[in-house]
Amino acid sequence: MIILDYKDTRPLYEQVVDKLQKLIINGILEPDSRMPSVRSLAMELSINPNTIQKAYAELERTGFLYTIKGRGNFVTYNEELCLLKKQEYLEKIRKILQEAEEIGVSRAEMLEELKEGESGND
Amino acid sequence: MIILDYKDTRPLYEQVVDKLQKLIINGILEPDSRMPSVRSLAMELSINPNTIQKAYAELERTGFLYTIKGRGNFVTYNEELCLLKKQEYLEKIRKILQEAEEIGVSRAEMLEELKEGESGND
DNA sequence: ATTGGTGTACTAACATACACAGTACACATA
DNA sequence: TATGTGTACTGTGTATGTTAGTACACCAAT
Repeated sequence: MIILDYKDTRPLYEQVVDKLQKLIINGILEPDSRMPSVRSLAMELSINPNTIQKAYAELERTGFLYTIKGRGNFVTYNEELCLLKKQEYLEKIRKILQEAEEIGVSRAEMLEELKEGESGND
Repeated sequence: MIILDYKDTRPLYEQVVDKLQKLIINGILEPDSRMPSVRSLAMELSINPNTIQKAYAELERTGFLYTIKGRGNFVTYNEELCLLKKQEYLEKIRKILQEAEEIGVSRAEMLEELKEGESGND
């Protein structure tokens, strides 16, 4: 379900959050479906249950999961949430473009990056 | 010369590195000109000299400064270095665009960010 | 009611990173 | 010699991330 990258400098729980978020947003984890239990996912990833717990708590806080005590964690697919998430990314992009411009990267060069990654999407 | 942002979550020395880098790349700090001493810049920013030392060491490691013991730190303007830095940023941009695409942000939306920041540059 | 799986809360320990404080020393220059 | 420079080092404190272990409340199946 998830592969952790130990070369990544970010904390493990953050990686878990990001990857699960992506799976939820893309509908791979379907709305109202049950997530693996804290203990089982921890086992699967060979990390501590506390770390998964932290990730789940964060996902619940941000609205991607809801919890029923004694039963498990479940997926909350939320259209508005996805839009919000998109906005966050657009904001990030705006920021990095701004940074790049300040050290003299031209708009044309940036545009190249956009075109390179093209994949006939909409 | 520099203003620190204490709301920024990044470490202070990293902020110092980034801002000085920018000043060097943009030629505001001229090649071979002398940087403020570790102690004086620390005083100016009201932070510990060790923190400035760490920033200077990093800038020397990456080639933006050179040091003469007993005399001070001096600016190394290097054309190739700037290109390298630009490449780093383009790589960052590529990565974030990739991330955004994975959660369903369209190329068109990304393009908007590019246009918004337009400023008649080259 | 008991059992087993669930989420949750808590403490303790450890490692790392960041920042500060203070000291010391070698070097260059006036 | 005196001053200002970079550099190195030892502490200290704080915050964060991760693991370990324990405990408890809840739910469902038996």
